[in-house]
Amino acid sequence: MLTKSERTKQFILETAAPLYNEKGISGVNIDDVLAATKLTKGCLYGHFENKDDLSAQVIDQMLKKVSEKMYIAISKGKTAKAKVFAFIDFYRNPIETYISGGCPIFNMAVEADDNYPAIKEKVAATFRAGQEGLTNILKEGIENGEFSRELDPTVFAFKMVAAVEGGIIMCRTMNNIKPMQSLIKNLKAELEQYSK
Amino acid sequence: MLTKSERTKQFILETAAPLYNEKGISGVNIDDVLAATKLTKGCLYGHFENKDDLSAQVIDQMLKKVSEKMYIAISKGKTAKAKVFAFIDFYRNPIETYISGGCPIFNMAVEADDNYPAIKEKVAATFRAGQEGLTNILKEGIENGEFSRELDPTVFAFKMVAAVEGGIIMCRTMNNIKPMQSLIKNLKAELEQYSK
DNA sequence: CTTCAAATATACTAAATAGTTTATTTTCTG
DNA sequence: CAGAAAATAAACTATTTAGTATATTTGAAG
Repeated sequence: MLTKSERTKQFILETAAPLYNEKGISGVNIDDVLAATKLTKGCLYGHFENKDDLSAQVIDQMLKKVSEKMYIAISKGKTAKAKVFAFIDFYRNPIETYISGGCPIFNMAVEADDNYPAIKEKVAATFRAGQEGLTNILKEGIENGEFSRELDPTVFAFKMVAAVEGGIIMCRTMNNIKPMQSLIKNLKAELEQYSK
Repeated sequence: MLTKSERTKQFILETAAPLYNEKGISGVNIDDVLAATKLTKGCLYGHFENKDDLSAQVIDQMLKKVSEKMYIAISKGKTAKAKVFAFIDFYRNPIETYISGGCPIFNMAVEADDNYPAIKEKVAATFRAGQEGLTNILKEGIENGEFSRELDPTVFAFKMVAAVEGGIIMCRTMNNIKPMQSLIKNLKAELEQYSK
C-alpha cells in the first residue's frame, strides 16, 4: 500500500496532468496546480523541488500512462488487423479525449520541440516505441498471412500515426469530429486493401 | 511606399513571428521580442497596445503568410495532380522550415486549442480554407478526368493534410526527416492509384 | 490513543515580466 | 533644412509568479 505521502504525490501528478495537457508547460503555473489540487504551497513544495521538477514528473507519468493505455487497447485485438484497428480507433473522438486536451504525446511534442530538449527526447522515445510496436504488429500480420507482402510496415505505421494525430488536432481546432470518422474509415479501408 | 512607422511595425511582426512559432504564445515574452528586434520598449509600445495585441497581430500575419506561400506553391502546378503534389512537397523538409519552428498553423492550433479561443477560430478558418482549396483541386481533377470517381476528395484532402502535418511534428521530434520522405512517396503513390 | 509525518495557514522574499513616463536624440519627409 | 514623427535611454511602477519560512493543525499508522 502507498503511504499517505506517496498517495498525495500521485494525486498531484494526476491532477496536474490535464492542466499541462491543455495549457502546455509554459502555460501552467504553480497557482493553477494549487487551485486544481486544493493543496497548499507548503505541501506541493514538500513533494517537488521546484516547478521544473514538477513539470518533468507530470509529463513523464503522462507519457507513460498514455502509452500503457494505448498498449492495453491494442493488445485486446486478437489478430494483427484487430490490433491495428484498435490503434486507429483509440482517438475516435478527438474532442472528448480520455485526458482532457487531446493527445498528450503530440501536445508535448509541439511545445518541447524548440524549448525543452529533455522532454523532446522523452517524446521522441515514446514515438519510436510506438512506431516499433505498430511496425512489428504489421510485420507479424504479413508473416502470418493476414496482410500481403505489398504492405510496407514501417511506412504504413508512420502514416497511420501521423494521420491520426494530425487529424486529432484539426478536428479539435475545427470543433468537428466527423472528419476523424471518415479518416478512420479510410485508413481501415487502406489496410483492407492489403488484407488477404 | 510604406512610412517609417509602418516599416518598423512590419519589421517587428516579421522578427517576432519565428519566436512565436518556436516558443509559443505563452512562451514568448516582451524582452525576447526586444532582443530579437533590437528595439526599445518605448518603440514597441508605440506600435502595439500590449502583449496580447502584439501576439494577435503576429499570429494573424503569420497565418496569412503561410497560407499565401502555400497557395503560391500549389498554383505553380499546371495539372490537378501537380498541384496536389506541390502541397505534399511543401514541407518536404520538416526540420528546416521556411519559418523556423515547423508549421505555424499546426503549432498555433495546438496551443490555441484550449487557451486562446480567438486564435483558435482563426486557425480553424485557415484549416477550412486549406481543406476547401485542396478538395476543389481534387474535384477539378475528377471533373477533367485526371482522377477516377473512386477518389473521395473531402476525405483524401483531410487525410493528406493530417498526415503531412502529423509527420512534420513526428520528424521534428525524432530529428529525422526520412520518415517524411517515405510518407510523401506513399501519399503520392496513393493518389496515383486514382490517376487514369 | 498517541505520536509523528503530512498538510495548513499565513506571511513573507525574490525574480521575472508587463507596462509607463519623460526628456533627449535621431531621422524621415515635405 | 526645418518641423514632425519616430526611436532611444533610463528609470520607473505594477503585477504576476516562484519559492521560503514557520508556527499550527490534522490525521494516518503503528
